Amino acid sequence: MAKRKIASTTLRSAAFSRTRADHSSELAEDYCELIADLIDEKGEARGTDIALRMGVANATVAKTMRRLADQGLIEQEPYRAIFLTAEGWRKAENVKRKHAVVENFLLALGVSPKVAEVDAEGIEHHVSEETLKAMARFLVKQK
Amino acid sequence: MAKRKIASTTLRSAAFSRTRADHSSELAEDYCELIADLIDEKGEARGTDIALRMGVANATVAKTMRRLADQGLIEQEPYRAIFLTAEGWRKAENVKRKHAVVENFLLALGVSPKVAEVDAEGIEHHVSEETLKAMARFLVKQK
DNA sequence: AATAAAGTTTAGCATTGTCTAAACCTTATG
DNA sequence: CATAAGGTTTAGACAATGCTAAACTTTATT
Repeated sequence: MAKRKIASTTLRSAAFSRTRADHSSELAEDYCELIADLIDEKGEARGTDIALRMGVANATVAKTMRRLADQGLIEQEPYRAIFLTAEGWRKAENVKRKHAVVENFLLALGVSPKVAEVDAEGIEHHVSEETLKAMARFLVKQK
Repeated sequence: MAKRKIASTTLRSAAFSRTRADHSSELAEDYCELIADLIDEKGEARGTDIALRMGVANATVAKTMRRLADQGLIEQEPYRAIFLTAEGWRKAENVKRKHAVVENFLLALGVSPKVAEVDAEGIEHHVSEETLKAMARFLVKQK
């Protein structure tokens, strides 16, 4: 009994820790995803466009870009557009893949398009590969 | 065309905003949930126990408790255990309900118990009522 | 009851993410 | 090509979340 208690407590605490750790990379993922979208659409990602779509002030974008550059996710020259490094692209692709699976899955489940998009945005950062696979499996079966 | 672009941008930005807004209440939800569990298990929630299960230092708990008290979610006397207000219980119940649905849903989907628990912890804060209903519907159908 | 152990709070610091306002570059216009 | 407009960066502030170390209170032990 004591053993089970410890195990479950540890697991619980691990889950919370993961939640916290997720937050640090969650924003980075969102930004990379968005920058990738902008580059696909317009060939480059300007600070203003990022700010507009993130719903955030320009200055916030500038500061965040500094951090992303430190983390090796983006490259930028002063007063120039922002580009992703290989690592940044990897992160962007990864989260877009997750996003797509989650969103399609929610749609298949009968959730309305608008809610599916918003919920997918929130959920995409918290889904393990295992859960993602289970969702993909469901999608294939339903087809 | 311009119109559709605006609409989708707005939706996107709304999704990101919600993600950000969620973070402020997410921790509060986790703490309320945990305090409720501790009260159920032991009759009261001590700071140390909260710190242990959250995987966080005592001082962090103290500071967070101050904020939760300011938000009217908990009640505490100095050097005494922590209790939930009606509002705190409401929040705890709400998130536990979500947690249960999400976890059971993941299990029904074929996700392993351990991963289902961890993922549910991450996802529970980002699921709309609509998605929750869709999950519940699925569970009932599967039964 | 005195002291040790355990738990709680406070103080002080770091980081992240946000803002506004001001300064600074770049680009476009006249 | 000078200047206005627009985009970018910097400075400075603030709130949230975390930490360690020190001070303080309560509880347990002898």
